[in-house]
Amino acid sequence: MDQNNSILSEIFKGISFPNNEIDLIESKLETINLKKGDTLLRADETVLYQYYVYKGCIRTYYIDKYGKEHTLQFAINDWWISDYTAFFSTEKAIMHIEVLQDAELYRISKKDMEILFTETTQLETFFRKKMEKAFASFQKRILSNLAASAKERYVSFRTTYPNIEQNVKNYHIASYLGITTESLSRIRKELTQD
Amino acid sequence: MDQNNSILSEIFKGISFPNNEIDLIESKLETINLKKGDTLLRADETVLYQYYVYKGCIRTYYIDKYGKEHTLQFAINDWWISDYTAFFSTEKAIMHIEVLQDAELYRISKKDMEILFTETTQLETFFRKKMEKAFASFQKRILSNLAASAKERYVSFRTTYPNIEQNVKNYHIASYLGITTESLSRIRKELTQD
DNA sequence: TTAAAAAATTGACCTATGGTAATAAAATTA
DNA sequence: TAATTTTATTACCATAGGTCAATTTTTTAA
Repeated sequence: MDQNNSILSEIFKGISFPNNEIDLIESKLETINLKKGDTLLRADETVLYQYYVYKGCIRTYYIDKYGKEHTLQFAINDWWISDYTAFFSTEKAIMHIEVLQDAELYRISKKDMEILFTETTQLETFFRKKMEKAFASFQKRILSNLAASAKERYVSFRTTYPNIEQNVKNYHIASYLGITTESLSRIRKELTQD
Repeated sequence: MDQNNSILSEIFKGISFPNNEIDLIESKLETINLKKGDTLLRADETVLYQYYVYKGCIRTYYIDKYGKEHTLQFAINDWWISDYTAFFSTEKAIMHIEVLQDAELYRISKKDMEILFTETTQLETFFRKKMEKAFASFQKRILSNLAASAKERYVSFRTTYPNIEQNVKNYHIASYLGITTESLSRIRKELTQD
């Protein structure tokens, strides 16, 4: 198939694959359609896939010993998502993955990724660079949690992810920022008063 | 050179390189010896290298707008360290890197890494996997900051990194945990009373 | 389009951790 | 080993953000 007509040109933007590889890669990608509220993964499950978000909004969250939810990541169009700690190891999932807005995803299995990596170095480079970017954004998140107040983190979240805020509930954002929904509400009030 | 006598067998444990590659890789690694208190990198500098810690103890920290330090990572034997956000991009460093115990390091430049990646896929795979592990540990750190109390985080730090605690000051640990040195002191007192 | 459910806001009060300052202990260095 | 500097501890008070409970607003579904 011609790559120009293929989802590959969206997912792996910037890479042009030899024709013989395109069909192989496409054969490893599986489409999934999910509805708002659906669960993609639960803690304790085995994590076989990572997911490319073509449409919709997804979040990964952790449930602590008190039953409290903590949002690790949101994903919208053109993001990859999974419980990577489990996906990269042989551990079971610790995260839950939930659909916040009707979603169209492509999934690829760990096994197939390894096969593809041996076929085409470009793909391994692509995912290595994705990982570097994700690592960098986690680093910024850690520093922001250490150095910034709740209010500052919220303002920064809004400017960094304006497209996410529209898709999610305030209590999702609060659980991402590490504060309660009541605190977020007070912060929002202060901000409108400024 | 025979890989068995080479630092390569330590740094890239588990990979056996073809003989013709060993000299090439070694030619890209540079030894650096530093004293306690030395600075390896300052914010605003260009980050050309990543560093393999063969001996000693290193930390990366961020200085916020109030002048307060926040430790992002410690590194001891067999860890790689850099300001990765800058190293992987074209941005200037936001981190400082400081030597906490006399250190023997090997550094490799970004440019040389790219050259080596085109020579040998094994190296790219090695660094991709390193990055996956580092990403996973940052994920755990974020969740721990969201879900655990200062006391829990300290206890967890001690059990996860028993070899680091010996090498660093309490205020380094406090700034890693996101608390003041006074709070850490109170927590330590409580723990001895238990 | 209305009823029911879910989400957000607000107020009163509470708690974990921060700030300051003084002292003690430990580590350097002379 | 004595002197000096650095680090850690402690006490007292301050505050950001949490908890609980009531209410309002928004969303969803009948």
